[in-house]
Amino acid sequence: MLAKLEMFLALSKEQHFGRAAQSLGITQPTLSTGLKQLEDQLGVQLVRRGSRYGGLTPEGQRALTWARQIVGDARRLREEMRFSREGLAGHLRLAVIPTALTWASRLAAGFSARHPNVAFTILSRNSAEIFTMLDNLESDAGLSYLDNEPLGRVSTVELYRETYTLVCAPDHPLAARAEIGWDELSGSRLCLLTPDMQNRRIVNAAFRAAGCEPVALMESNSTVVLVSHVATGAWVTVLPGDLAHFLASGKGLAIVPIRGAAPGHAVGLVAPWQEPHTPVLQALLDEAAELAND
Amino acid sequence: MLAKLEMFLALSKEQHFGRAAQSLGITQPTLSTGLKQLEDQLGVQLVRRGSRYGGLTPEGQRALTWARQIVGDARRLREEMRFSREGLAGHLRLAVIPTALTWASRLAAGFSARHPNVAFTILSRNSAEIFTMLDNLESDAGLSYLDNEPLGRVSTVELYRETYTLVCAPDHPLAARAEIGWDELSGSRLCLLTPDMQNRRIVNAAFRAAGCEPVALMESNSTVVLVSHVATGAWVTVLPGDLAHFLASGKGLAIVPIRGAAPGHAVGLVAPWQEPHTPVLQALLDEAAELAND
DNA sequence: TTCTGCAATAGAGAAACCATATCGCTTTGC
DNA sequence: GCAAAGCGATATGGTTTCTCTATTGCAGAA
Repeated sequence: MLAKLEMFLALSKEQHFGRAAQSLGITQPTLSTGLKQLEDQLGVQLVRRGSRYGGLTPEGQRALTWARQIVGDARRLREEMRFSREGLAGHLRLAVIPTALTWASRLAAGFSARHPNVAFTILSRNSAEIFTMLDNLESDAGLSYLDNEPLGRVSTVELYRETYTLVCAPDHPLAARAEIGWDELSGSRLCLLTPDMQNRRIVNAAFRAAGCEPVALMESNSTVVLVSHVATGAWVTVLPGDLAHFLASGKGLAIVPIRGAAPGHAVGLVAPWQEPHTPVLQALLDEAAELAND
Repeated sequence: MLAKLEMFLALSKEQHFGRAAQSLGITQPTLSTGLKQLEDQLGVQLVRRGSRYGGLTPEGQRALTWARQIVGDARRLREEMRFSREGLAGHLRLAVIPTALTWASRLAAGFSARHPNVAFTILSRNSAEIFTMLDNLESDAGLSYLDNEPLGRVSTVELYRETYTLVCAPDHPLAARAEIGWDELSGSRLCLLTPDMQNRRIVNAAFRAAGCEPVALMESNSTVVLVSHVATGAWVTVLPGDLAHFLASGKGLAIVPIRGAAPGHAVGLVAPWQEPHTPVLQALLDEAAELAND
C-alpha cells in the first residue's frame, strides 16, 4: 500500500508512466499494475487515461493530499529511527530564494559544525517553487519570505529583515551619494531579478510607492548575473544589503543605502508543519533560532 | 509496511502478541515475524521482549506517534475515497462525557436525518479517556470539556456552556427554594460523579470556592445512578441543567438552580486535528456548529 | 520439579510481486 | 494517407514474500 502510494506520487509528479517508473527504479508495467491495484483497493479511479496519462481525477487530487501526508510521515519515521541509531545524520535539502543564499550558507555552516554527519543540498529557487517543493517532499526546508505565505501549514523561524541597497560601479554618478531615493533610480540602467521572484515584486512595489515605474533593462534569476553586469560599469542593481556586501566585496563596487527601505520584509526558515518535528529538522530550526539571535 | 505498522499499533494496544494478532485476524507467528521485519526495516528495536511482551523501547514510543499518524491517515484516505463513491456513509464513533450524552443524541439525530447512511456508536467515557481514544484511533470524535485540553492538536466546536442545578425529591427541604447556594448543600446527602470525571472536579472546585468541602456519600460514573438514587427520596445530586431536566422529567423530582454557577464550562465537539478533515467528520463539525447556533 | 502460558522458529503452500515480451491505440512526421 | 514512434495496458513466468500449522524454547507459577 505504501509502495503504491509512492508510485502514485511519482506519477503525479512526472505525469508520465515510464518516467515515473524509472524514477522509482521499477519498470513501467509494474507501475501500471501497481496504480491499478491502488485504484481497485480504494474503489476509485485516480488517474485519467486514454492511451496517455491524462491528469488526475478530482478523487485523485484529493487522494494526492493524503498520499503526500502518508508517504512523508513514513519517511520521517524512517529518518527518526535512523537518528536513534546513528545520531544526527542524513541529508537535508534546502530550497532558498537567491537573495538569502548567503544566509543559507551561514545556517548550513553553523549546523554542519555541530552535526558533521549531515549532508546538505542547497538549491536556489523562487518562493513559489519553494513551497511547491515542500509540498512535494522534494525539499526538507526552505529560506523564503515569511509574509503572505500560507502560515499554519508551515513552521517558521525569522532570520532577518531585508534592507535594500543600490550597487553600482565606483565611477557611476550615484556612487558618491550617502543615501538615495527609489525615485532617483529610474534614470539608471537597471538590472533586476526576474518578475517570478518575490524580491522583484517587492522592489517593484517600492518603486511604485515612490511614484515611478521600474524599468529593468536587464533581468536575470541569478544575483551573480546582476552584480557581474554592474561590474561592467554602465549598470546598477538593487540588492539586500547583506548580499550586496558579499557580492561586491573585492570588486571595488559602490554600495549606497536606499532611503525609506529600512525595516523590510522578513526572511526566514520555513519547514512543513509537523507534530512532532523530525530530530534533524528540529536541530535545524534550533540552529536558525540561534542564528537569528546573533 | 502499512500492515506492519497496524501490527505494531495493535501490539502496543493489547500488550500481548496473541491477543494483538487475534484482534487483527491473523495468527501469532505472523504478527511476531511482521514486527521483527518492521524492526529490521527501521533498524531499531521497538518492543522489549524476554519471552514476554515487555513494553515499548524509547524508540518504540517515538515510532508509535508516527505509526498512529500514518495508519490514521491511511484509514482516512480510504474513508474519503469511499465517500466519493457512495456519498456520506460509514460509521462514526463518538466518545462522550456522561453529562453531555443528551447533546450527543441530539447531534447524532440531527446528523442522521441528513445523512441516513452513517451509523453511530456513542460511548460514555470520562474526558481523559476521550482524548486517549482519539489518539489511539479508537474513536472519531468526542464531546467533552473544551477548557484546559490540549488544543491545537484537535479541532473543536463549542456546543454549550454548563449551568449547574440541584436535583432532589419533591418533599426534600430544599425542593421549594427558588435558588440555592453551593454552601447550603453541604448538609445534604450528596450523590456525585466519581472523581475521575471532570464534571466532579468542577463541582468540587465550586464547592471549595464557596468555602465548603464536598462530601459525596454516594459516587457513580453514571448519571442514571445519581438520579435514580435521588428518586428514592433521601438524596440530592448536582447536574447540568439540561441533563437534569431530561433525567428528572416524569419522576416528579425538583430542580433548583444553583446561585453563581451561571456561565459554566464550555462543552463541545472535539476531533483530531487534520488538514483536511474527512468528509464525514467535516459534516459532523458542520452539524455541531449549526446545533450550537440554535 | 512439573505445568502452563507466551513468544520465537521451521517448513510448506499460497499469494503477491516484478520483469520481459508484446499488443493496441494515438500522435507525429513525411 | 501512411509509416513510424511513443505510450500505456496486458500476458506470462520466475522469484520473493506472506501467512498458516506445527513445534520448540523459555520463564514464571503451582
